Amino acid sequence: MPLPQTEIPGRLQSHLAERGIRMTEQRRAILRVMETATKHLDAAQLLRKAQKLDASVDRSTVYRTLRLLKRHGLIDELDLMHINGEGHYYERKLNRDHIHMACLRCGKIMEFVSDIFEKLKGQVEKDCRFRIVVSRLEIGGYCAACRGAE
Amino acid sequence: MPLPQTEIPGRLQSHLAERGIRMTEQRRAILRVMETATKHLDAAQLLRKAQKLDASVDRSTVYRTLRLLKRHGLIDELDLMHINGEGHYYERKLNRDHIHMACLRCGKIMEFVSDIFEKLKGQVEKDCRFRIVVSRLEIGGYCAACRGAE
DNA sequence: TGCTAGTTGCAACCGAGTCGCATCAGGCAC
DNA sequence: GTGCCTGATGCGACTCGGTTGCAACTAGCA
Repeated sequence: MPLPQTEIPGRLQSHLAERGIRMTEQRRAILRVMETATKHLDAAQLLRKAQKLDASVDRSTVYRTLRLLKRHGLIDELDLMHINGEGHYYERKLNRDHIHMACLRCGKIMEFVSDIFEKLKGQVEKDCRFRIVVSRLEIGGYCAACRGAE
Repeated sequence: MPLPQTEIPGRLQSHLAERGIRMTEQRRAILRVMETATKHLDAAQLLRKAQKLDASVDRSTVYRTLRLLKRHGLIDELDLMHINGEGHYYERKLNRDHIHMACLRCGKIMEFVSDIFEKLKGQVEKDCRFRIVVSRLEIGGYCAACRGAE
């Protein structure tokens, strides 16, 4: 279950440009970090990495940019079963929703794409007459490696 | 999709008693509120309601009791898509997991039980060799009543 | 080149949740 | 019923993720 399959770099930027949203040096740095991330980042990690690209980036700009991206449905917000504190993690929204599994012992995060998940969402939309905008399935438990040990 | 089907009152209490956990006046008040709740409560609401039964209940006792119940797997922690702020909501864990749907327009929370959800969890356990302890599926979108209006 | 609306940094703030500590009380032994 | 000990409580101070008001700045269009 690899993390985000590599996407065209600058994809988030062009999404925002299409929507007529002003591009700034700071946003560029933050988006670049999101686009090249190989694991789920929280706001603090995102800030640190963005500051390496543009030292002027401020904490509040990171939060404001995350809110912007959320509003435009370009990122998903996760809490990964609160395996480390109360904060949130972010990832680019990709074409297909996936399940996040967090190992309660080693802390590893795994992802899983499933047709059954798609079917389940279809059932909710149909049976409940509910139009789904975002969905989040997070599972906590023990990964294959930790099952024996635990 | 009604909320928790009424359970034997005092069920949480007896669960804790079985595990040899000391019962106090304050815990009794908090458990009673949880058991009779007809909607999802956050810590602040839980505190207010518990204080009506026992005015001495303190904020930190509520949080400590919630942590206790979580540790014993007697309650689930939800964030209901952060429809109102960053806090968490709690509900008694029942026999079957259910999906939470939050309407982004009217704020209504709906619940849904599905065999497909059970099948999906089975698939995760089998295909990923992952032992599930807790799972949480939350969906944000528009309910039947708001779909037209939105 | 100038203008303006949108964006930023900063510092103060907010609210959920935690913690250390002195005090209190549940519930077991007798 | 009484005493005791350990675990639970209230309180206040604290942490930390996230937000906000405001003055200064700047993207990008005319």
